Amino acid sequence: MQISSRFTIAVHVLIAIETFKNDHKITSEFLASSANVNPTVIRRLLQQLKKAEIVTVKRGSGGADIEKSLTEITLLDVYNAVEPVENGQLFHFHENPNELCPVGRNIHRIMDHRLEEIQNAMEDKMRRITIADVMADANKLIES
Amino acid sequence: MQISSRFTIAVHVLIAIETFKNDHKITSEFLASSANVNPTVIRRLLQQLKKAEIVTVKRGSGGADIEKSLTEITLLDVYNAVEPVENGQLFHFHENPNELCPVGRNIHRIMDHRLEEIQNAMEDKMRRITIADVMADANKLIES
DNA sequence: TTTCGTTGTAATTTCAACAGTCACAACAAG
DNA sequence: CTTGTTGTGACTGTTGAAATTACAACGAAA
Repeated sequence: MQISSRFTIAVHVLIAIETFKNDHKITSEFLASSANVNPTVIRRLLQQLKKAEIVTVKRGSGGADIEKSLTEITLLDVYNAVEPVENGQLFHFHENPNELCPVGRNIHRIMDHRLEEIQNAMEDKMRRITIADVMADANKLIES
Repeated sequence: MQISSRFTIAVHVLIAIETFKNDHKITSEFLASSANVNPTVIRRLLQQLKKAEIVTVKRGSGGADIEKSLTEITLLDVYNAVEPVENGQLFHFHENPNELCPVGRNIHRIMDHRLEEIQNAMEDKMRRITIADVMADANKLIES
């Protein structure tokens, strides 16, 4: 089970907006062409990023833009914006373990904090990487 | 998108085997009752754990057992055993980004090492937690 | 105010993976 | 040879991702 491609597409989109903001009008069509996905997918994604106050989208005339400084947007912000995971839990737990069994009755108390630890390790790392960092790499690669 | 419940069920199963190994014959039926899932699900899971040399399963007479010391089984071992993720990649990438676009052409080079960093952070944490650690918590909770 | 390109969103479809279930041959041991 | 169990194929239901179609709402410029 993998984390959906919405996350990588979202980062792609942010990089593309930043890269082309002075040369192109940033429409869903344009972004869709860069990522090679359907424009509607991009529009929905932009809505999610907009709700998270990461981008602005102009209706009618069209065009998307990044709303805040790239150093203030972490990968975790993007991840949380586009991955609508239930309760924010990375791990799916089996429902209704047997309450009559000592293991089944306690399995949540046994495992929950461990799962949290693991998820936190991942989220901490994501919090430490900003779009500015990623953009710096992008600039180096695109120039050359 | 969440990581499938096979992982939490697998840990549940290992805890249950260890807890009841002296008092019950550990059949798929028995484990299924504790986790409250179908016995066939347990059997298939045990096959995956067996391939990873984490458990042994006796055919015919029946019964599952843990093959190695609990301190030598990490959560990462269990995770890798039961999560058949393609290439072991946690993040799903959108296929075929546009090669004619400077961003599309470079997006993998831009992001891959960041995604690896994040995945490594998670896996490192999983590697540091053993079934023995989890079992210690289980014993405390079950006794009381 | 009409036109035009775009966004926002609903509806539908396709597809893959998870998970549940049934069925039964293969097997081990008494 | 009987019994209980495993190993596995086959089928089903369900869920979510992603693609696609369609169109009303909208903004700006002609």
